[in-house]
Amino acid sequence: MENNNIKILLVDDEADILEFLSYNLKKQGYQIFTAKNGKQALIKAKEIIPHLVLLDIMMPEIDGIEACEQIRKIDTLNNTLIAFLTARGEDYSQIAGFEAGADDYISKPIKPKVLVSRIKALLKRHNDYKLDLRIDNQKIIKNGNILIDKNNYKVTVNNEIVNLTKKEFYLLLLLISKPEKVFTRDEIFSSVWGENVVVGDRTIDVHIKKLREKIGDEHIVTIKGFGYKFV
Amino acid sequence: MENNNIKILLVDDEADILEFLSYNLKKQGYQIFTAKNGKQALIKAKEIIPHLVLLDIMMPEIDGIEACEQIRKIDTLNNTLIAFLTARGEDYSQIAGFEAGADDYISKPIKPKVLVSRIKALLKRHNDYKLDLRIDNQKIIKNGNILIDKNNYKVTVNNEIVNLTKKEFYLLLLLISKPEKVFTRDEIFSSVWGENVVVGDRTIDVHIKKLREKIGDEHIVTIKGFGYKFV
DNA sequence: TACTAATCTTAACATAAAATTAACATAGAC
DNA sequence: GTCTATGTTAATTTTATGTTAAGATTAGTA
Repeated sequence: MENNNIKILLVDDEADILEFLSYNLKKQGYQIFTAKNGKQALIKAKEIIPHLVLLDIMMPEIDGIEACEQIRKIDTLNNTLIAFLTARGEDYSQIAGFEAGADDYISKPIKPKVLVSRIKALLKRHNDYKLDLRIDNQKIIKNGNILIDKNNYKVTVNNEIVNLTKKEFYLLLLLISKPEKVFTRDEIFSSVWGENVVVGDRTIDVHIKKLREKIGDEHIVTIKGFGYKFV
Repeated sequence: MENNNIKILLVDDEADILEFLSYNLKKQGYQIFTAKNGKQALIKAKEIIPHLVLLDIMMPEIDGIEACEQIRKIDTLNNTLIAFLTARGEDYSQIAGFEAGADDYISKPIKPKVLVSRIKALLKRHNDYKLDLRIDNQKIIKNGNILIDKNNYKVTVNNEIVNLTKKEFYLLLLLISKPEKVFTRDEIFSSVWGENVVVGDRTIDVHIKKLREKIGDEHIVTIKGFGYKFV
């Protein structure tokens, strides 16, 4: 997934910290927005619907914890991740606002490398979750002559190992997760490619073709005008 | 994982607290070890390789924070969890503690039930793919023409001694611990390098290359897009 | 403590595999 | 039959991994 489709909202009352974070994250290709207090943060968050909000705890007026709680109440921001920035010396009782609905905390002084890797990990976790790599704890899926081992990313057809590429693997995983359900192209895109990836029209078809070659034509049926299903 | 395979090292300078914690945790079936200061803690930790270290912050000589930092430097203890015990009012140190690489903090006064549930939650994170140097105390591992002697980091391939560096050694140990299992880069990082270490993208590849040179290309297979496995 | 050697990490670049695109073909709905 | 959605293919771009050597770090030793 390209970073430049990822929106991050930075909230801190100190301009130089905003500057510092902005600089390091823009370098990674993220789209950066800023707010200098909780109130502003709420307004901006509603407007831009960021993927991630980095929230300083200590701020005048509405503090980080409260801002977090408010953000959690807005349902267009359901999918937004929230991470706190905390400084050494701040009372932990505030940070305990982890329970306010934050997904991570990052402590100052912030090292750019650590920051970036934490953010990547956060976003990745979020994405994997959607792909149901983590929630669905069924690690081995069997359907007819097809067997998928999620632990090893291994697919077997009639007991013969078939090597699938990443996209093929996730595509198959999606279709097989609900046999007989017709998945629209949009659903496939958002699940396998992610919400904010734009690829051409024929991309899915090409992958479907490769998948059919590898696992057998009969399993993937085209419902013209609607999508594909696994049988 | 059965509780009686779990080793916990308790570190506190007050004997009665050690006693109290010991009693409650032994009741849960954990294997309990104790140390009464930071120095002793380090020695014992190296020796027993506990799953979890419960560390008091305030201690004479080496304090909890420092002990934590030192433990984090020992690579056999990469997968050891560290939790701080803190008295109310010592809030500042909790922040510092997280920075030092702690996984949790538990504040005094300690209620047995809370303690136990926190510990259970912590240990849950300990995924089973992780290399567990503690449970698998088999000192010599053999797989095909490869023989590993955990005592001295020495590996024999076709009866010829091969010297591996520590990183190479742990990497091999991880991969060989589950032949045919595909280990993702994330899994490798968190197991060999530890959660709190950030290294660049190419680091794993370099180590894989060196390992392949030393033990033979055929044993480590790249599954592009997913990870590596040992065969 | 400072020196030395070993190990680890980084960064730049190379390569192979995978993903995407674009041009064109085909089949089914109307 | 025409139109549109999908199929097919090969060329192209992008990405993940491989490789190398230099620089940084660490551990061992004087």
